[in-house]
Amino acid sequence: MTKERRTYEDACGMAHALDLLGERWALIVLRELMLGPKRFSELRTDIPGISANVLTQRLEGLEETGLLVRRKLPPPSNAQVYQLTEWGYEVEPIGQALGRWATRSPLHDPTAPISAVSVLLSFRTMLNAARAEGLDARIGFRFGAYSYLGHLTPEDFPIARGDDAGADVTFAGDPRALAGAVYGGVPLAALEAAGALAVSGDRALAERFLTLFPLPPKIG
Amino acid sequence: MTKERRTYEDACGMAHALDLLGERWALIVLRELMLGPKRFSELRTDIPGISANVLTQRLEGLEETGLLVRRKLPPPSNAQVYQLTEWGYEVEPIGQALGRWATRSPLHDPTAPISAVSVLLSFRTMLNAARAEGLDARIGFRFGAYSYLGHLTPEDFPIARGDDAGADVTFAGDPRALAGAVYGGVPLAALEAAGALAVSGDRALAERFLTLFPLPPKIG
DNA sequence: CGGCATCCGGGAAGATACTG
DNA sequence: CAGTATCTTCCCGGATGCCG
Repeated sequence: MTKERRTYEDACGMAHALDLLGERWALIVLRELMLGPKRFSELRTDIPGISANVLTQRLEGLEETGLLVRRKLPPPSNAQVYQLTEWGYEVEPIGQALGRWATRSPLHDPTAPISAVSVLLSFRTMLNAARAEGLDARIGFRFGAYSYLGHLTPEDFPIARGDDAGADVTFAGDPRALAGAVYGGVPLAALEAAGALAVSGDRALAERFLTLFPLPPKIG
Repeated sequence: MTKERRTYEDACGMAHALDLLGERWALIVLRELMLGPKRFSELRTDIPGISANVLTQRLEGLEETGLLVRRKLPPPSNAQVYQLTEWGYEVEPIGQALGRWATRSPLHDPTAPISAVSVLLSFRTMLNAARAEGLDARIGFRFGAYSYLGHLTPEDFPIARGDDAGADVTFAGDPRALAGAVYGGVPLAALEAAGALAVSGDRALAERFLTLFPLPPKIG
């Protein structure tokens, strides 16, 4: 009955990390929970390509190893959500190292679909302290049903789910469009004209925001 | 004929990294090449558990994506070796992030088998600058047929294959024993008595060396 | 609808044997 | 020594269905 998982049986820390989160989709699931708990159906829609079957297995496995917990929200919502443990949140630097490295790949396709969480996490990863010199701003984001609020300083950019009321500037629309503006150099005006992105609040701040996240050079 | 690899089709950098090196054994293979080229049979014996079949596939895949190259050594050896590209070597920070994170796991078994390269890489990962204050030493290692020489300073600890002639101190024996001395607190004298490890050169330096690599605290 | 369990097909991984 | 060939096993992905 006890299904023994396949392990590397290697004392190397890296190998053990792969034992814990090397299965397909595991890191993607953790990524989607990195900015706050989500329910099963949210994970399904935010992770295109994963099957309900596999998502169930991953959530079970990640719960067993202590990377996340199921939590029952208080009434009236009563919904069950999956929430990272503190240790689970500490996976973020790994994702950042992976992301930093992989964006240098010539095979990387930045125009592929991207989730709201991915874009926001990429900001935390790529924030350039020098370019953000002197900044202290609240940045709001609205992607469909999700609202996020971030506190931007040169040193850090913590982001959490929450109302964007009180934000100095808010971006609303499609994560892909925001990624295009920040990383693809697509002019804000074009995205607004196309209805893919809406900006409200301090427009100069918005324009500056788009320049804060330089990508590392491609290899070659 | 063109075998299309299974991808996440996700613009997220982390997801693309998993496309490139998320397959089973891929990171382990890169790890074993991280301190210098190796031949097929060396990889097979240094990676217990991998089958020749899978090793061939991984080497092919990693070559296709530009992480390693096959190189023919000049006569008279004439042997073929696999060598990381510059981009391949840049995977090391990812392995370090994974290793640092996973050693905090309660499930991590530090007594499992460990390869020579893993132990040496762990030193680079865990080196504590404060504890190495003022050090500038050559550390030699001999594990079976492999010889490595490292240049230890508080800032860094580059290690490469090479003769340990000129080392201030040399450890020779079993990687597992060395790991036990550094991370398990096993007394050097006990390991020497058991014939698992031999130390030659500056003994005080050897004793100090063992204290330079503190492990992060376990979770809980 | 959310959260599974179940069944099935395809493909990757594992073990062993074999070849130049 | 450096792989290839073959066979089996297991995991992944998709579909369906159950049950609160």
